[in-house]
Amino acid sequence: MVSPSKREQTHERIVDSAARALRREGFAGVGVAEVMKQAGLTHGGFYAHFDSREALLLEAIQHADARSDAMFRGRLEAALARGLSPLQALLETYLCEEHLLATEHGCVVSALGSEMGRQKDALRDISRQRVERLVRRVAQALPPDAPPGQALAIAGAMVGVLQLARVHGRDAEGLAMLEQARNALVAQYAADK
Amino acid sequence: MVSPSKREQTHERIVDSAARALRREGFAGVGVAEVMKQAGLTHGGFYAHFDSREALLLEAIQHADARSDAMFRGRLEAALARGLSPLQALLETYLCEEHLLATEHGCVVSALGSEMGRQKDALRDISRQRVERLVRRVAQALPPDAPPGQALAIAGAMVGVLQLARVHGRDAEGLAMLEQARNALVAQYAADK
Amino acid sequence: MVSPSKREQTHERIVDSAARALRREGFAGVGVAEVMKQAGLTHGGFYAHFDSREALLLEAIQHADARSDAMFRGRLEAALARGLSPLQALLETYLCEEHLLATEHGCVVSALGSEMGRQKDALRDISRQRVERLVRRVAQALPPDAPPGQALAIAGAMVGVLQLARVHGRDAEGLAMLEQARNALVAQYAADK
Amino acid sequence: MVSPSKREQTHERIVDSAARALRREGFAGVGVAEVMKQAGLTHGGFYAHFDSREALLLEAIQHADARSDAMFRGRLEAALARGLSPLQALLETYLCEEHLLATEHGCVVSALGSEMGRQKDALRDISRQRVERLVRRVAQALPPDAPPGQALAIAGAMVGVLQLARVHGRDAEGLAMLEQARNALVAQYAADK
DNA sequence: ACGTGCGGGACGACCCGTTGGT
DNA sequence: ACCAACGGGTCGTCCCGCACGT
Repeated sequence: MVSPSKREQTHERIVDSAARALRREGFAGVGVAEVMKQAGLTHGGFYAHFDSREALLLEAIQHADARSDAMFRGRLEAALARGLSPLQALLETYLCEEHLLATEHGCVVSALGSEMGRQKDALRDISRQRVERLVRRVAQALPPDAPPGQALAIAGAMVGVLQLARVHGRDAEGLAMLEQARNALVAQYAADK
Repeated sequence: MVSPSKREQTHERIVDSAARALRREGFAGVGVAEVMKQAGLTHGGFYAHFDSREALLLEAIQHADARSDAMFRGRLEAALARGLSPLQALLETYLCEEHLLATEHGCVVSALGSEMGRQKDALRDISRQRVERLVRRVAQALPPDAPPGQALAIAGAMVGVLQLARVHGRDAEGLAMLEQARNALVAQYAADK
Repeated sequence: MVSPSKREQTHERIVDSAARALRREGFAGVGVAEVMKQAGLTHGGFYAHFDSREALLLEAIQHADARSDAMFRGRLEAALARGLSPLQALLETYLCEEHLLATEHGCVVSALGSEMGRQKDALRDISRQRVERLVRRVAQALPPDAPPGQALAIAGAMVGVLQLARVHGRDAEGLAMLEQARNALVAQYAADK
Repeated sequence: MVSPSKREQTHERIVDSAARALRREGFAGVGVAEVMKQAGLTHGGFYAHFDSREALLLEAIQHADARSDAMFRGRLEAALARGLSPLQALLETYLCEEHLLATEHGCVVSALGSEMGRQKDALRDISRQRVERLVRRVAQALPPDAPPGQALAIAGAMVGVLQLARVHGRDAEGLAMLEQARNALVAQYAADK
């Protein structure tokens, strides 16, 4: 891999800053000035890197998804190495304490689910792709003969449980809820084989 | 019930307008001016009814939840009258075409799930209560001996599946996804008795 | 005439402020904040009066033209009362010291001539109408059998001479130039009858 | 003349680009970045050639005037060779279709007349000189015994008529107006000998 | 009382002229 | 001559308050 130019490094820093703000604050929370500040820059140079705020958001969503997906894949392999079934590994990796706490590094869909459907076309298209990827990951962890809506149902459960737990708080109570729901899902889906 | 004063009627109209905008556009989409306009008023008089925009949002969330809950209870009874099991009735009532399409009249949690955790204290407290009510409704449809996290898991699935389907679109494709996932959930949870 | 409402008075003040800034500074010199400041307001309330900066400019051009036209008509009648021919009265009224100095109260076309052709459609349409009115005023001062392009030629001369004199300065030198050119125009056009 | 260094060639390209943008878009339309782009460069190197944007504008005005003057001289000679009187040749050369259409290659004064008086000192000084040159050219086409303001009056008419026609449009209608006014001017000034 | 008319102040995205480091 | 970044400015939107009708 060639060493990235300074421009590319900066571009990456901005996108990364936006990707974190996006999951932490939602679409409306991503302001050009604040993102640049978090990247160690002033707002002046922004439009040398992006055509518009929306263009930044497009990249930020993809970046966030790529990053969190890579992280999940790593943890998934570790879980599988411990002897868990694919689905149990997925559920335990997704519905874990860290994911509850560090929204800004986690799954984009769980962080933006209810907002994605309201964005305009380009952002919705990207969002749709991120949802599809998530469902695909779940489908890969299911036996081939699983009923058609099973992957979507489980993906929905993962996203929804995480959101509901986050509403309750990033404290002990929220964590307890998360664990109970995770265990119930594991018992329901991963134990009957 | 005494006939409401004119002031109370107006108050109600404003809250109702806000409750719909809230689910249609999200927290950031509820603007004072637009809400008042939809209520047939000018935005000047807003602060005669509410201390702040946030106070409106608090009422709007409760109002929205009360309304959609009443609606769901009505439909649930109808479904039970058709002989469905409580859980199947709940799933079919919640994950239906109408709920996918008319976000502005549906469940607050499914419309705001990923945003609720980011609001400040007062709004989070209300949100938490709305989540608890949703989970309670699910628990009521479960057998008493269901495992502890079961209700939360199913509530999460309902919320999540609806969100994911909405991202995909309020068209035939999104509807098809919703139906498949609903059927999978029914098969998983409601058929094993 | 009914007494104008407070809103209308304010609206008028803003338009008048813009109309003066427009002729003093040109299209690019009309900033929303500055115009509001000159009208004794802050820029926050601007969009309660106008849909956009361009909407203000449209009104400002018409306002400026109406005002300066009224002024010219008054002076013209005074000049005619002194026994001058219509054309001579027009030339002396238009190409006078006051008009050289107080651009912000004078003819819009002379103040914006070279910029008008560059504006976008709505502003160009208004500008076109203001040009037509100016030419019509000149035509009214000409004998009915004047050649077709005569009015436009004289209107152009009036506008152009004023602009050239303004470039030279609002001092004695510019004024001297203005007078010489005016006399030449009077001798050429108004004396041969 | 020695062959210009590469640096001088680049300088020239920038100035030429600016000179065209200046007449096409006006003072406010000349942006450093766009000018450099049109010259095939990046905007970073601009300040190696000019102290400031204003310094560029100073050169651009002179450049534009020199270029258009050279062009007019050429066409004038051709017109004189066809037997026209000096003044008629001037009017027909200046008030022609090409000049109406291709503002960016034409007379600076007609393109910037109403803006010139608003620029700050250095730019106004240059503008003044360009106006003087234009008036001088007209004076050269007049008989020596012409009244003192005659040249300025005709120069003003030329500038003004062109501007008014441009406001009306670069279409058939604007062109027709231009021709009529030109003929009227020729009849008035150039036929009485 | 109840609502309106009118305005204030802050913040958003976006664009521009300008400057160091190479 | 370029690359990358800076800082200020503009238009437009939003939440909010004050004084007036009715």
